[in-house]
Amino acid sequence: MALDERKLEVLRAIVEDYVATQEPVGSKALVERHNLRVSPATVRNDMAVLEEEGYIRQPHTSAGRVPTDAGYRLFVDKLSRVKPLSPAERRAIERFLIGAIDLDDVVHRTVRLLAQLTRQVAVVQYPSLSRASVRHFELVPISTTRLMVVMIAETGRVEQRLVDLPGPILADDVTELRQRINEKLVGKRLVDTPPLVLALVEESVPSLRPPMTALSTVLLETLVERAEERIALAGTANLARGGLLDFQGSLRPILEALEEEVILLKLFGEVEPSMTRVRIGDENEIEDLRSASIVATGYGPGSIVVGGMGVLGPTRMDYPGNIATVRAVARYVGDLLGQS
Amino acid sequence: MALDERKLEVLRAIVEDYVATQEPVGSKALVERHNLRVSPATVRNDMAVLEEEGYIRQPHTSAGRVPTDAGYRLFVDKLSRVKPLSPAERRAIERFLIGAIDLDDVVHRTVRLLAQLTRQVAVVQYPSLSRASVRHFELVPISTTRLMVVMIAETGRVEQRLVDLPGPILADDVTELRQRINEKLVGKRLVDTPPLVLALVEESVPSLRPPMTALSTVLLETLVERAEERIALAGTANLARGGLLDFQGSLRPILEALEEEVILLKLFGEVEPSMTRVRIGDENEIEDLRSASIVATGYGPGSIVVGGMGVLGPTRMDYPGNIATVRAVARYVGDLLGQS
DNA sequence: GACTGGCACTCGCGAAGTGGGAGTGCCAGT
DNA sequence: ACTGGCACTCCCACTTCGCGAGTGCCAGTC
Repeated sequence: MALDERKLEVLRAIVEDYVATQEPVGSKALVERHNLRVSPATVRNDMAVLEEEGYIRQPHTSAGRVPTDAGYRLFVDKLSRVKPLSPAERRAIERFLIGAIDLDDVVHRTVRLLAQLTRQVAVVQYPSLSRASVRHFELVPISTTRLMVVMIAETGRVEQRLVDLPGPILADDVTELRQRINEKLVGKRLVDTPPLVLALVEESVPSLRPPMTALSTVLLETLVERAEERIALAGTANLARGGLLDFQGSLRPILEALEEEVILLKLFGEVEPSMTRVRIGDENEIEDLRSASIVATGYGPGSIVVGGMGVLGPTRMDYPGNIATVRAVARYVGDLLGQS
Repeated sequence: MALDERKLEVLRAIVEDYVATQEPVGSKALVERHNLRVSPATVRNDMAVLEEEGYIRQPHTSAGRVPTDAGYRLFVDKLSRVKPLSPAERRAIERFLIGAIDLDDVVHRTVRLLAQLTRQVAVVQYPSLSRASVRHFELVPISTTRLMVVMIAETGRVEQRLVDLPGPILADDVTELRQRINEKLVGKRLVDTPPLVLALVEESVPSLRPPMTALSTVLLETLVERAEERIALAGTANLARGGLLDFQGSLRPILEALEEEVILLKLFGEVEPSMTRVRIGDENEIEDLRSASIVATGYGPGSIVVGGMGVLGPTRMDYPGNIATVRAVARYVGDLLGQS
């Protein structure tokens, strides 16, 4: 059975009311609050169809209707216009992010901003190392047999590792190594560097080969393979807002999932360019998050994606609002990264 | 009225039972479970006294007794022996921390370990910059008018900042600056460096004075004054264990407090050397944490304290166990920092 | 055929009522 | 100083019950 225009309108009204009031919505209340030009009885018939199709359900036999995950999905896909941000929100974004002093600060401010604007849990992935390109490598002698290698990414992120050398090394040789590495790697995306690093070892003069080998091992292992992705989190207190009605009683599984960086990276890190992805309840692969929804998007300078960010909340969340906010913040942060 | 030996024994029994069962404990159950050699009636009299003195209270007229914050305090101060760790726990600590690859990793593992062992929320402060001493400064030319200054602390922590120079600078001059800075500052505690930094500017030859001034500004501002302290958190899901009986119904205020780094630093950062501090419920200055207790201690190589760590949980927590665990982990991590 | 008004029905929810039982305070006795 | 006994308190879990929101269905209307 096809859903005609009015039935969709009814679904939209149900979602909006339910999100606003958090209470099952009945036919009478619907016609009153939205000016559907029909009677409650008609709406009831429509609701019966919507229920049959699986978009809404009754918590109890004689209660109003509540959207199902499928209902939210239809709502998000077809029925909602992305809300434009209010000027106040735009100003908030600017005010909040202006004056950030370094990358850490940007990420921190961003995640708090998102949590505050959406009143949900916010997650921001640090600009991914593997997708970023290299601005500079620095080698710092710590002792005669120990170097610290510092990598500075275009996004401003800095990583460092200690390298134990097989033997003592001269200052001039360090300079030489530094120069060669930078020549070869600067401007490249980290994900593309492994063959180049190997080439560096191959091309080394014999005297520099042992230290270069040690260096390459560390570079490959820690910067590329185990390109440690970092995550910032804020707004967990928002989970405890809905009086435990959301999340079927216990926050525990949600909090547990939020502590697993691997899970967060999966949810917020796997983003395609300029796409905002919405995962609703059951669509989620993670068992513990079946009662939650996620709005995630990528961000980065221009059309490059260097990381993901988004929010997590109950399935009954304000999707249009949150989508708009997440997108706006992502765009703003992307621009910010582009400038520096 | 003085509390004789047996009354204290009764209090101890009440605390232990209540912590274990989370239910008000009555006179009959007490004599059964602990072999007090007296009758329930006698215990009742003792309990009446303990109640009068404010160490225990009745949730309802005809229920058992529950310790008050004052009761826990007395228990912690006088009645509990620090539990020795089980061999399994000792092994867990070692297994968990061995193989940490850098400071970030150590802190991460530590905080998760603490959360797991105590089943509470764990907090670990990164080794404080201001209390740590400098191992090395590195200056990295990014462009002709831009330097990146990297500071490596003895504890392994690395901080970096960008510095815009007033004019172009030669490579040799950078080397010169690097050498002078390291000569003057290496080995000093960061908190002691401000006068030395100023002296560096004074002693500079005229040609190096402008860049050195720019550098000193950044050093003073960002590394010393705004010595950004970092915090790692884990185990928030443990808050949701006690079925909402702890924390009088809402996790929200607790979660909110945990998101404020300032608060956490106050709670876990202000630690005296080799002291374990216990804050119980009301003793807490933070309004939102009046229903929580905190066990915090300092850690660092030898007797130096470079940061704090600890756990936060409901007032009815296993104090002896948690104190022992926090201390053991702190000592272990301190030793670890001493080695590197 | 689409919509409407009317009506009987369902059933969750909160209020009110109830009995059992754990725990107490007190007192007289040893 | 401690104990056994006893009357008392009052929380809690359980049941009952009436209300009312909301429904499904049907006959009637445009």
